Amino acid sequence: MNKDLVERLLPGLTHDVSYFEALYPKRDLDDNAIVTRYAPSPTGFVHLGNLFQLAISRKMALQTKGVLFLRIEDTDQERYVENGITKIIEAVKQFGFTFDEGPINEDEQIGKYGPYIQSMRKEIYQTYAKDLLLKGLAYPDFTTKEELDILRSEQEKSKKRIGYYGKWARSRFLSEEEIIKKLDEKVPYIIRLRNNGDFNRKVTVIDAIRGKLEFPEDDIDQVLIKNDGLPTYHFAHVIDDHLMHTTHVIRGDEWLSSLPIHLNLFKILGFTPPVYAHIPPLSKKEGNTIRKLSKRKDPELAVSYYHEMGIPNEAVMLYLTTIANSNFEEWYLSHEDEDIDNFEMSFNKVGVTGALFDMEKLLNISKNILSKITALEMYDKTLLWANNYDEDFARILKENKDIAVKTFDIERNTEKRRKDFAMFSEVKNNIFYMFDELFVADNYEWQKINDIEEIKTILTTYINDYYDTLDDEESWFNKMKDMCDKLGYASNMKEYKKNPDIYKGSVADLSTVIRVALTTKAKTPNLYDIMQILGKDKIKERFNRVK
RNA sequence: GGUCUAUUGGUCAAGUGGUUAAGACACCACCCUCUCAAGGUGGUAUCACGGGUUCAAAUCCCGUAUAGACUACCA
Repeated sequence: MNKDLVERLLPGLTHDVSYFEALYPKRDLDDNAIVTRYAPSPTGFVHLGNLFQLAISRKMALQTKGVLFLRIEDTDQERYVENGITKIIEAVKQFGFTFDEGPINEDEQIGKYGPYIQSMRKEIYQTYAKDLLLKGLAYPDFTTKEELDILRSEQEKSKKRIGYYGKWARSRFLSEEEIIKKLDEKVPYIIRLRNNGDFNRKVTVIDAIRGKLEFPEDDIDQVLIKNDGLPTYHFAHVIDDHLMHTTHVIRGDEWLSSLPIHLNLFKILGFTPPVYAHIPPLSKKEGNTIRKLSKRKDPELAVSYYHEMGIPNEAVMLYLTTIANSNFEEWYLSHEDEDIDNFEMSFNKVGVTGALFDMEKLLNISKNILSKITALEMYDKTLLWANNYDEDFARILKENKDIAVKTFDIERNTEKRRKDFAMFSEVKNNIFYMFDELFVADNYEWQKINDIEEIKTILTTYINDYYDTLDDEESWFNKMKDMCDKLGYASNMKEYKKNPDIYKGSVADLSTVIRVALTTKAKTPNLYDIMQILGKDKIKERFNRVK
């Protein structure tokens, strides 16, 4: 196409393609080093799927001494959210993700292959588009959206394949005079690719996750530059990942069907395409249908949900790694004390189907993680959570640190650790009775023995004749048994099971009375420990409150 | 409609032509036990369907069904 006309189409460009090629030289890395990217729109929203992708990307880059960079894809201005970039960086940081290059906040960026914000790269994209224009591989299109709608319905009616291609791509045939005329009339335009692909030919690609794939060649005259001068995703992706020397594009599999477009663009521009790895979406079962997790319907998709529920970030990461690599879980179980960075991740172990999000499993993982930390860490983390979501509980925790830590320590340092917390949000409900302020002498969960006179007899006898703060656990339990014998309960469980009828109940029933009197709950951690923490005065006081 | 991809227990899944079809979560039972949690032992349950190829098929091929993605001047 005529040079002056091209200048009119894309004015004000001072460099040519070779300038940018020289500006971004090949990276100085090992041959097998993986250079990959996280490329969100600046919506400020990070969801589980993003994290899933990020977990794989970060790991692969780390493992090969490669690079993970952040690139903001803001070519659609409607998606912009204020401070979106910072929000994304912060959200991702909570899960331990940082980037080697890219924006570090709204205004600053690090790295030699920038700018890493697409709207700041307008000139670059236009320069490449201009080059294509000059070579006759692109052309301006003045068609309006309404006209495109008409085109589409015509194609639908005559059962033709839908799209702007071949003879349907009318603007392809515009003469230079016609273009000049439109330009003089200030008709808005876009730049399209002049595609000579053949839909009947096949292209094959090797996807790192899915293996060999076959598609028809792309023959659509894709939009390269939109009316606002910014590129489409397709064009920006190809230019950016070429200039930033991305070796692996790891992205959601909704992009799979755009692969022929991208491959075609790489070919036309004379670039070497990267390796593609398309990861499956996270889905959810709703009734009998399975669907992709959606931002609108599923609160658990937003990473902020986990923060709010108090599910530790490590648990989320561990769960995601478990679904990312099918052999990870086995590895993890046999290398419990090892750093999970030592696990070798591979693309071909990433499932292709798309996992159903399994909250139960996540909570199980979380439970295990929380059982391994110390009581003090448990206290700190719970407090941190409460500071954000339950101020009242946070204050109580601070005022009763000693009790709280001791409570968290119950059966924690044994070889069979207690595993009863999966989320910080459930802590309060589980141990409220340890704090006077939260204890309410109401809703006693009496079990077998529920006669109030009998209950009072047991409590009085116990506190007057048996309880001694100085007892160790063994003598504490022996006394419990002694009391059983005195009051007509079975002190030996096996004995009791053989002849339940000759006793009023067993030592289990008797200790349940004490348990419920102290906590109102029928199910608690080790009763001896609870009593040691409460101390004699509180025990007495709570016994007295039983009515 | 077109293009592409997928389908192993309730869930995540191993599996690459010959296996009693691993393992984890969940569930059930029993054991341990002062309740619960944990732990131990055991258990229920899976190759979407129909044809082929082969001595032999979860595995290869072809159909069917179902699901998902894409089919924008969104990404």
